[in-house]
Amino acid sequence: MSYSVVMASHTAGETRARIVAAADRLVYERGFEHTSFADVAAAVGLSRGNFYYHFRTKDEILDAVIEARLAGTRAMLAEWERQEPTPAGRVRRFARIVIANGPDIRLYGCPLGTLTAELAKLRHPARPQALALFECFRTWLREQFDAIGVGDNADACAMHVLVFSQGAATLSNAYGDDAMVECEVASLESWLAGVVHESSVRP
Amino acid sequence: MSYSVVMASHTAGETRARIVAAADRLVYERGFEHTSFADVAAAVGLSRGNFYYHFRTKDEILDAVIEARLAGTRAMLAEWERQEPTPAGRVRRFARIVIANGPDIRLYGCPLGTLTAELAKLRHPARPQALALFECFRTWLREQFDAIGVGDNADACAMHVLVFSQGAATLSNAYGDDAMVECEVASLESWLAGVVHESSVRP
DNA sequence: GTCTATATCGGGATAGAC
DNA sequence: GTCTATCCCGATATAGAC
Repeated sequence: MSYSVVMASHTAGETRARIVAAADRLVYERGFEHTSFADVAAAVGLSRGNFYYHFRTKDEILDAVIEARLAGTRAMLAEWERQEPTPAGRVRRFARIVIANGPDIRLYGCPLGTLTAELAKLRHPARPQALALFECFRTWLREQFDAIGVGDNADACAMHVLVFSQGAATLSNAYGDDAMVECEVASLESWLAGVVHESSVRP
Repeated sequence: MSYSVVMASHTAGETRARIVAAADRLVYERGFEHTSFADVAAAVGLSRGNFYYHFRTKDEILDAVIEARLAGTRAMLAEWERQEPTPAGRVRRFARIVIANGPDIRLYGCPLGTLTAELAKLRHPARPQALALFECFRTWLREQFDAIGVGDNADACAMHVLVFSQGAATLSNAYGDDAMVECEVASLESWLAGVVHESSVRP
């Protein structure tokens, strides 16, 4: 019931959002364990003491980061559906992330794959939530392959595309080799063209 | 010039080897940063103080672990060459690691891929040495594709197999799904059969 | 809501006795 | 070569003033 809230330079929600955005980036660049409270606080321009007003534990930040990534992913996929009319075009759009986000991926790998791998080694309780992020892409890809008309193979096709993207990101990160990534994307696109063709010629 | 050395219950070299073996396993299971001196010392049954007699810094242990993995990898590849007479058979053997080492990979991912990804995020000085481990596989695969007779595509084929293996390992680790892994291995094997066939029908 | 100060803990690394 | 004891630092987390 306090009117002064609207006059504050930053509301709690705004500060929280800035913290999550900074933590998201730092967790991506340095990994979850290697990111400290001090790092995040410094990135937002906050003292460590005040930090605990917004997040009590490190795991709480991780939960918030994963939730933010989920929301961001859903928004991105919805945007792609708007921009790409055909299901094959949407799958291609996904396959090309590894090119579009090339600079980041070369330095830090895939945000999803590297987080999942780290949480697995830590046997961290938030693993299921990171997996939900994977599921978000898998389900969306499966829907596209359903629309293409691959029948029972929709999920296998979706997983195949995910395997490609994770492998390409890992090797892009290891070697920093643009040419290889483009070669692999081309290979997946020709596979996709074959899948689309096979589906369209069926009765 | 001391004769007593040969009478010691453990020589320095033996103890060192046991430390490296324990560190190798722990780095794989928990990640490099999450593995402490105390963890390794406890695994070998050594006090932390004595530990520093063998390794002065954590990075020295990492170097030793990577070197041990290099030696192990070379021995494994040589063994495969002995057991598999054809180059295609050798590539298949590589592709099936993700099945043969299924239990470990589901829990901890690919030892090579996860280490490389972690060192990239840490911007660790040992990154080039981890990359040499990747190169070891890449070169060996390229030699097999050269023998198959794919001409200028040998390196691209080698990278394609590496991309597959890294992607399959990442998703095996994320989902713990055996069926998906076998499906992906089958997909790569049919790709490989196509490559072999195309090469053999050329003049 | 933001700050400073502080408690507490774990890990890397060293010194020196045996 | 192995041990115990210790130093030092960074990180999580808390208390309490403003």
